[in-house]
Amino acid sequence: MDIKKAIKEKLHEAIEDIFDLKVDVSQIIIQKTKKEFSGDFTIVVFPLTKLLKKSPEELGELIGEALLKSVKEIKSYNVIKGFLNIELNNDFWLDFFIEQHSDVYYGYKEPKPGDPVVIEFSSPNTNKPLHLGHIRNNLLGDSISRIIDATGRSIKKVNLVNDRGIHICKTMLAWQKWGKNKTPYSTEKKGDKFVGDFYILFEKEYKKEVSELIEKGQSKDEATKNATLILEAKEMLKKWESSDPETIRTWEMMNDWVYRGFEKTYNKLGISFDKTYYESDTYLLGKKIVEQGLKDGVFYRDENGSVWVDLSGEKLDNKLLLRSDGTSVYMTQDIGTAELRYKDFNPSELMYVVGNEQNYHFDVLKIVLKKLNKPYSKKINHLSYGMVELPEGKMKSREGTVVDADDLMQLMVKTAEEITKELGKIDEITEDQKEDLYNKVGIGALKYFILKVDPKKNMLFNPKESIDFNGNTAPFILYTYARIHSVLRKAPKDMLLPIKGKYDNLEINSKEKELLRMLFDYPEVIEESAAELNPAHIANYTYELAKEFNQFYHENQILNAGNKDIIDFRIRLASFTGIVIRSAMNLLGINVVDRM
RNA sequence: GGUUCCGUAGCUCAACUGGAUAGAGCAACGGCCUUCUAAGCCGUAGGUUGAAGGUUCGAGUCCUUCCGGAAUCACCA
Repeated sequence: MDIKKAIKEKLHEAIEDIFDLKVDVSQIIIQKTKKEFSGDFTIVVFPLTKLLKKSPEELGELIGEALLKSVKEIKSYNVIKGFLNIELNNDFWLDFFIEQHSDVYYGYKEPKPGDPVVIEFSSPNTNKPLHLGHIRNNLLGDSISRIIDATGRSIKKVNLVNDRGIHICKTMLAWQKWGKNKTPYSTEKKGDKFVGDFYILFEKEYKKEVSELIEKGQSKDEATKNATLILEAKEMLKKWESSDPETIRTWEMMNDWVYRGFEKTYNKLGISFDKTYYESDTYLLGKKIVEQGLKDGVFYRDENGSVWVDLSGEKLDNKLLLRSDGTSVYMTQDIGTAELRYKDFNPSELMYVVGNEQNYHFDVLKIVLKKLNKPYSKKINHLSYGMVELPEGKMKSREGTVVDADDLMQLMVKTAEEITKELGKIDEITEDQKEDLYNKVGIGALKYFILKVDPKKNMLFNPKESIDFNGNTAPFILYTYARIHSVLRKAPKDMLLPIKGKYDNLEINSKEKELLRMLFDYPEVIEESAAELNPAHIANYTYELAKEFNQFYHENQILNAGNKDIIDFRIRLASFTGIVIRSAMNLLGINVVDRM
C-alpha cells in the first residue's frame, strides 16, 4: 500500500544498476504532482544531477524508463524540466479504493501501548469569564489531543485552574463590599459573569481611589501601593493563606459559582478533561521543591529573603522563585504541577497549550527543572500559539474590549438558525433536531474559523464582520457532507453493503481520480498535523476535499450514471468521502450533520 | 535597549518545510437551478511575497542589513 516507499526503493535500485552508485534515499523527494501537470506523483531529479553528471531531462528519462519497468503500478511517466511525473494505473487506484473505502477508522493508527501524553490546556482564572482568546486555547488543546490520539498515542487532557491569588481576593473583596446578599441565582446571571463583574468593579473603584490619592499629592507609585482597597485585598490574601474560615467560605462559594458558569461554556464548546488540577492544591508542593533546591545549592537566597535561580549560564537573567515574604509565584506553582503530573501519569510528554506571551516562562521552566535534575525536564513541550487580536489590537479584560465566549457562541448559533430558516430546506425534522443542527453548524463555524489558522500565528477577529458561512468554512464542509448523505439515503440498499468482488472494466475518470488521490493523502495529513501540532493542516485539507467532491458532484451523475458498476462505485466513493470528512471534522472537534 | 516571533491580492488566510506559472475564500463583476441539496458550480479582475543585497540548478521559505509591527525581559499571572 505504501507506494511512495516502493517507488523510492526501486529508484534506489535503478540508480545502482545504471550508474553503479549508491545514493542516499532520504534526499529524494517524492511529492504530489501539481494539478496543472499530468501524473500522480513527482520526483524532483535536480538533487541527483550533480552526483550523476547528467542533465535533468536526460536523468528524468532514464529513471522514468527504469521505474516504468520495475514498478508494476506505474502506467506512464513524463519529464518536464527536472520534474519526473509518474502516473499510476487504474488498478492501483481501484485496489486502494476497494481496500479502504468502508473503513470508518481510515487514517487512524492502532492504539500503541506506552505512556500517555499529558496535555494541559484551558487553564482559566476564576475571576473572569472565558473570552475569545480562551476559545482558541481550548480548541487547540482539544483538537491536538484528538489528533495525537489518532496517531495511536494515548493522551490525558488536564486543566489547571488558577483559583488563588491576589486577583481572586479582589473579586471577593468587591463582592463583600458592594454585592452583599446578591448571588448568581438571585440575579439570574451566569456564575462566572456574575463574579467577573465584581473584578471589573474592583478595578474601577481602585482606579478611582488611586486618582483621588494622586490629587491629594501622592505619587502614582505611592498611590497604587497605599490605596485602602489594595491593602485590604492583600490582607485578604494573607487570611486566605492562613486558612481563615470566613475567607475560605466566601472563596469556596464564589469559586463554585464560577465553576458552574464555566461548565456551561465547556459544554457548549464540547470540551472535557480527564483531570482538573487546582493551584490551591499544588502551589505548596512547588514551594517545597524550591526549598529543597535551595538546600542543594541549585538556587540562592537574596539578602531580603527572596529565592532566585541564576540563569546567566544560559544567557538569561535571574529569575525569582519565592518572594521575600515566602509566598510563591507563577514559576513556583508550575514546578509543583509538573512534579504532580509526572507522579500521576508517568507521561512520555508533558505538553502545555499556552500563549506565546509565555515563551520565556517555559524556557525558564525547562532550565530550572533540568537544574533540579528532574527526569521530566526533557519532556516539557510548550505548544505556543499566537494571540487573537481585534482591529484595535490586543483584547484587554480590564478595558472591556474582550469578545465574550458565550456571547460569540450564541451569536454563531443564532446566525446558523437564521440562514437555515431563510433557505428553508429542513422542514421535516423536529424542533429538537433543529436546535441540534443550529448548534452544530454555528459552533462548527466558530471552531473552524479558529482552527484553520496556523496556531503559531497571531490572528485577527473583527467583531463587526460576522464569521463567514460560505467558502473556506465549516458550514461549506458540513453542507458537502449533508449532500453526500442525501444521496446515500436514496441509494439502492445493496450498494451500501460490504463490497463483493471487483468491478469489471471500470475506468476511473479524472474527477474520480482527483478525489481518490486526495483521500489517499488523508493518513499523511494526520501524521503531519500531529508532528507539527497543527490542526490547520486538517482543516485546509478537509476544505480542499469538500471542494473536490463538489466539483465531482457537479460534473457527474451518481444515482443516474448509466452503468450499474459506475453507480455502485460512485455511491461508495461518495460514502468514502463522507467518512473522511466526518473523521477529519471529528479531529477538529466539529460535529457533522446529515442534512442542512 | 537585549532577546524572540511576524510582514504574502483591498480584507482573512494557504503554499506539502528549498521545487514547476505564489493559491483559496470574502468583498466586486458576469454566467449556471423542469435533473442526486444553489450554504453549490464555472468565469473575470486583483501580486515587484515590507526593501536591498547574498547563498545555488532553483528563494515567499535559508544568511546579512534596513523598514514596519507584536511579545517578552516584574517580589503580575
